[in-house]
Amino acid sequence: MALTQRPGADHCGIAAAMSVIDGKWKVSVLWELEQCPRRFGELRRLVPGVSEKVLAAQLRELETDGIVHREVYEEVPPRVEYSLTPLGHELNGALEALGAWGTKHLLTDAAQPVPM
Amino acid sequence: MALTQRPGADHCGIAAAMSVIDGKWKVSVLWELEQCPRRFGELRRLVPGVSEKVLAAQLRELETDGIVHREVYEEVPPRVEYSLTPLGHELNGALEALGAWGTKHLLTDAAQPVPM
DNA sequence: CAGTATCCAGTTGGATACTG
DNA sequence: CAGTATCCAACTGGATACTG
Repeated sequence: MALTQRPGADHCGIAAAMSVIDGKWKVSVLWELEQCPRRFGELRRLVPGVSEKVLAAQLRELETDGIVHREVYEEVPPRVEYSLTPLGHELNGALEALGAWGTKHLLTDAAQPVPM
Repeated sequence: MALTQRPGADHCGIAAAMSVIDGKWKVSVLWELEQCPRRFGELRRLVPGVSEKVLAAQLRELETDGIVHREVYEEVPPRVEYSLTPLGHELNGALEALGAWGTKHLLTDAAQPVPM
């Protein structure tokens, strides 16, 4: 992933955080899981464009980093549910400031309506 | 850059913000410029490992996105100073939450000392 | 000094077929 | 259903030489 190995990382935790959310679809996955737990196939549909290989890979990374929990139900047909860990929810919270900044300055959301 | 073109972007400004800070050295550059304006050569030294080509490219992108200001002084030898715009400072502010999360959970900073 | 121009290499991500 | 295994294409970033 492109954001891995950021040498300037020492001074703060930003680089560390970036490496965790680095991956083309991770923030989308985080966003979907914020609402409720999802199965693999659901995520695949909710995150349009992602391939099975990459979705699986990024889910594993998020799991390894302690952001998502993977619950396997031993049934037929197989069922696996992904959900955010408390750490994952905290991460989403930290991401909110960034999202607010992006929405405010980048998405130029139709200009705030004049309060009358 | 790897974070560009995030289809799940619609729901919030996170993806938009990510695309702005996407690039292996951008957060390091932002960090250095937060302190004070810097010249090209200074940044090259302050951000160890970055090549001239990539530093120039990422500075141009940050400039295009309105994050950094590029001031050219017509002298000999040439001098160019990069500084953060107000928008850039705001971005750094938004990044702080992420940095705090990363520092707290990822850098495992020697464990918070027991308050006695 | 502050870049630009080339060429090259590593890595991420895409498409598809196959498996438990 | 929930992946894994392959092969492949695109892109970012690295090293270096050259220029205004």
